[in-house]
Amino acid sequence: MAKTSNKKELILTSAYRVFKENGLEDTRVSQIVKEAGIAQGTFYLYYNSKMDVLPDLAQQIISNYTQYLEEHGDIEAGLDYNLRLAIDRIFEANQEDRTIPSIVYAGITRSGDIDKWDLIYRPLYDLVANYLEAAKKNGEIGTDISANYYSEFIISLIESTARGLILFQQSPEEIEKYKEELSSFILNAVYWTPVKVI
Amino acid sequence: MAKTSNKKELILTSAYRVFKENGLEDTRVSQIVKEAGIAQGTFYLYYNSKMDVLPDLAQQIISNYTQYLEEHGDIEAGLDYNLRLAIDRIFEANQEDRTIPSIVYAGITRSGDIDKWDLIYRPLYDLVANYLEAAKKNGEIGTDISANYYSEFIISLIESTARGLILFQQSPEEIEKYKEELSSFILNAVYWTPVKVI
Amino acid sequence: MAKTSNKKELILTSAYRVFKENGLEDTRVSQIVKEAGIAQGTFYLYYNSKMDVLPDLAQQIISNYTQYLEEHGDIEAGLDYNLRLAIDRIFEANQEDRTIPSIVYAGITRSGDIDKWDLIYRPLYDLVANYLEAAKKNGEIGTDISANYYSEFIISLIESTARGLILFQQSPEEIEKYKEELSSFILNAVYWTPVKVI
Amino acid sequence: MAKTSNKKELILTSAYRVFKENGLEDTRVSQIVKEAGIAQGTFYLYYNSKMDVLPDLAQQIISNYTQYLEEHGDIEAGLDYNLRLAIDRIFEANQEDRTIPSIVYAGITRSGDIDKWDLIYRPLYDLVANYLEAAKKNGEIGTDISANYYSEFIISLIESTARGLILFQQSPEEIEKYKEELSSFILNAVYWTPVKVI
DNA sequence: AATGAATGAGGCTTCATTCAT
DNA sequence: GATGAATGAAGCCTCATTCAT
Repeated sequence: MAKTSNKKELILTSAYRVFKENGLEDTRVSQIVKEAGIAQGTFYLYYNSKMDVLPDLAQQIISNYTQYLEEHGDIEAGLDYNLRLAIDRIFEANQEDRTIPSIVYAGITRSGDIDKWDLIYRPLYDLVANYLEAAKKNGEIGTDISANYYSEFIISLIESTARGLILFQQSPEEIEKYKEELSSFILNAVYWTPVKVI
Repeated sequence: MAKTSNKKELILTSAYRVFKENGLEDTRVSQIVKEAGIAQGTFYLYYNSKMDVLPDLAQQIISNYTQYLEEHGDIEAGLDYNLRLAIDRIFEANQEDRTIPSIVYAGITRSGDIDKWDLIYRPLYDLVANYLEAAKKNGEIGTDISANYYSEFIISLIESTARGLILFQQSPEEIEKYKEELSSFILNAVYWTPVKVI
Repeated sequence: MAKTSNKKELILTSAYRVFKENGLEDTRVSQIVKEAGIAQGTFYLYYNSKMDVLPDLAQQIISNYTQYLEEHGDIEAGLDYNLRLAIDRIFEANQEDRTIPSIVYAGITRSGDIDKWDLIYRPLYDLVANYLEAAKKNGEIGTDISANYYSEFIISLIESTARGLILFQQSPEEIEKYKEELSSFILNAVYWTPVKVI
Repeated sequence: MAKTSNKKELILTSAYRVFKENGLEDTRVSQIVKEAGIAQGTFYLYYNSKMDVLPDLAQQIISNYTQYLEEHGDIEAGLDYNLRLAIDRIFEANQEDRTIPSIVYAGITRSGDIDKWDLIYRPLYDLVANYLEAAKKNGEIGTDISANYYSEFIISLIESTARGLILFQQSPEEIEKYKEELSSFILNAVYWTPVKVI
């Protein structure tokens, strides 16, 4: 028991695969259900349209970032390390699945209630804000920066840059360069100075 | 002179209005031509699909930014002034027309050739890069920052923040606060210090 | 005793309500069962389709007429009195529930076997025929009229006139006028003359 | 020119045929367009649904009655003659096309505006009312009957009786008997007496 | 170049019906 | 008998696109 109807799970997994394969516009509900191995009508028991699953997918994607950073981040390792971790992860995810920006973008835009977005991004924002607070205490960064606002800026910037690189189809070398510059841009923004290891 | 087929102009104007009204997905070619007062078939003389007009609209939107900054910006007035000008303008435009992010996003994403994006954004990037270079010379900002990369980051960040505020439907006060923080974030990122007026 | 499956009762009551609310075409089995508070599958234990309940509803409706006339009619009171009773009742019912004509119409049309109609209407026809026979004996009406045929005509006429008034959405005054004229039309048809009270 | 788009005509003709063949419920738009030899989408240029064509068909049917009576009726021939003509015609039409009652019934019920019904039936009502007025002048019938109300009753009665006979699937003999009785019922209702031929 | 009636492919969605529990 | 999640057939209807005028 507690199966809690795994149909929704199936739909989500399948939808993600199909969206990734065909893009948002060219995805058909019929493909999603075929991949999921369920009946066409079953889809509509859980979602009203293919676009209706996007918020759920967006949540998964962003949650993955958060989860990754929670697992691999190390507050002791310094802000630059953790920032680089975030950049690498987000760039990598976008590289691997070029439809991520569209899913997240559309998922949020279409999500009727605004709270949904907050719900999706809040954990990630909080995580980054925590890093910033720790760095403040640590003396790594300026104490007058606003962790809440800056965490949003940082995430936004990483995401939009990652998206841009995909659109531009930059070379691996160029991507590496962007990472460097982006990292420095953000660290500058928070007055970062290398933590002194005594 | 340059009648340049005012039909295309009509389509563009009409499409913008309809997209703004109904959103990208729910816009129909039939609505665009109705608003434009032209025949259904005429549309296809100029564009292949409704999405095909998005790059042109995106170009208009971004060009407006550039144009505005060229007209109102003042390289003598210091980077902070010009930055604030850009922030104000972009925020305002997004506030007034909440469909701008989608148009630009989709316009660029769907634009077959990547060069199109560069074509659209290059003048704006260059403009900001010029400000940065001037500020470097001016001693306002650090000389080791890369104007080319940073200009992209700056524009991206302003745009994505503006979009976020719309989705969140923030209050005017909150928006003002965001502008302040965003401005400081960016100025920090370039090591900005107030220019000394002697 | 005779619990006779109160589920069927529930379905009938619910179906009537939903038909009345949404009309025959726009009624869904899912709505009926929801209103009835029973499971979707339960419906099919008693009826094969939503249309399948119509004959039962029609029977209820027509039975109500018969029952009312049996209770309130008075064979001593003269044909005109009882006729007026029938007109009032049928008009009133149609006024109150504008979907009656459709239910009866469709209920009968779709009722596979023709005998069903007879089954539904026979008691009412017989009742009216009895009135006519009594009036014949009474000298109220001509003796050469055929009670069987005329009773059908009378009921048909009252029902179709009632329906027409609903479609036309006549005013209460106009409805009253119709009743008068209809009454006189029918009484004429049977050569009615006021019964002489000595 | 002045083709005035014969597509609508095609749809109407085809729809009638298909409705007659399959009944209202079991008719598919796809069948109508196939019979009409037009594209599926073309149908929706003229009607919103299959039910949407019913008012137009109802109008045709009722107009046919009127037209027939105008052509074959003879005001000089006495009310009984013309009444019988109407009965014969309406019975015959219903016999030949058993879907007529449903078309007319549904066509009128669904016709959004009430005026439509009046528009459809008015000419027929007026025609019968004219017969009644002529008969009044002629001394054939009572002068105190209301031509307007009675004409509606007469048409209603003929139509509903014709419909009933179809549902009952009466034998030709029985139908003939009904005609006789119906005719006498109506003539009684108007106090008809044979016109004296001197 | 402009028109707009006509096209028709095909995705969407419903909803009656089933059946394992 | 009762349940209701799941089914999937199939009709609806849109809407981009065409093409004769």
